[in-house]
Amino acid sequence: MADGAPYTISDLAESFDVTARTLRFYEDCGLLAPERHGRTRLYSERDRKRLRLVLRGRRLGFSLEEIKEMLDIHYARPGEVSSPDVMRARIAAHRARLVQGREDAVIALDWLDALEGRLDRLAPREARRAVAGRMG
Amino acid sequence: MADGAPYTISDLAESFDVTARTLRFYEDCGLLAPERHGRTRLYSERDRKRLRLVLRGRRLGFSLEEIKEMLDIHYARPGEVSSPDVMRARIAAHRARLVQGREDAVIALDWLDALEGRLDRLAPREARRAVAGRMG
DNA sequence: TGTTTAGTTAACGTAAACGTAAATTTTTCA
DNA sequence: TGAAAAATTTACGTTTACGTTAACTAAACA
Repeated sequence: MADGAPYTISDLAESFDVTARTLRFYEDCGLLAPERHGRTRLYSERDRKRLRLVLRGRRLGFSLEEIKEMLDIHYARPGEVSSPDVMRARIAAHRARLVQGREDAVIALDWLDALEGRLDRLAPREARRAVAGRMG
Repeated sequence: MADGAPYTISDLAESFDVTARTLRFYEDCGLLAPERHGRTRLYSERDRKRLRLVLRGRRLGFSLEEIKEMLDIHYARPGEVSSPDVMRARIAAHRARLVQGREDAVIALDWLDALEGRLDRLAPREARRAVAGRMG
């Protein structure tokens, strides 16, 4: 009881727009660890949350290994906190990368704005809304 | 005249913390196109700027091909603006990705903060400043 | 009860982004 | 000018993150 609907591999794959292969691969990497009914994988809400974190990390440009590292810290039990100083250093590195990424993104967005503006001047947009009227 | 100091490949490699191989590879990809003095590559300020953009794109998680696409738009001459609608669509896609990345980064930073806080509670930091005194 | 329809493991394939080694100029500088 | 240092091309190797069969099993359904 109180399980909250387990997902099949294709359920999860579809809802996150990844392939089943990807989910199995993430399992090989230690990123996911779904239960099994016989051989068949059954994904819980917890697995969904982990997957969400994994995909976010991926979008942020972290490697799967880095993502695993972060998840390992995130899900570490009190007794399992080995070498916290190393972990703190890694967290600091991750943070630095994220901050750098945000700065880069701001600049890149401005750049894209300028780019689009230039495009508009060089090749003005069609007035799509005005097709029906005039000129007829 | 008015050239402004050309850089050798190792100059540029060192100042951007990449290898010479990387610069040659970027050239193969069409991302850079330095002049040649005989066979030797000579990088200008313009090349420096392009490289800066390339590396920023890389940090943002764009593929070299996507980066090339953006640079091609950026450096397109008026006459060369082919299919501006396609370009606008690509720019929109790039922008969407950057915006998504920023949102993810904000969440991830909060997450890292929480993670570090938890680490601090589970394994308090050493009081580094107090080494010299006491206990002696 | 046969046959689609998922799901599984195992294994090889691949694209991107370089690394690395070899063999060959080119440049520099004592 | 001649040897060491730096640059070049060519080409094969490597890692990451999956894609793609293949061969098999379990489940569901007409």
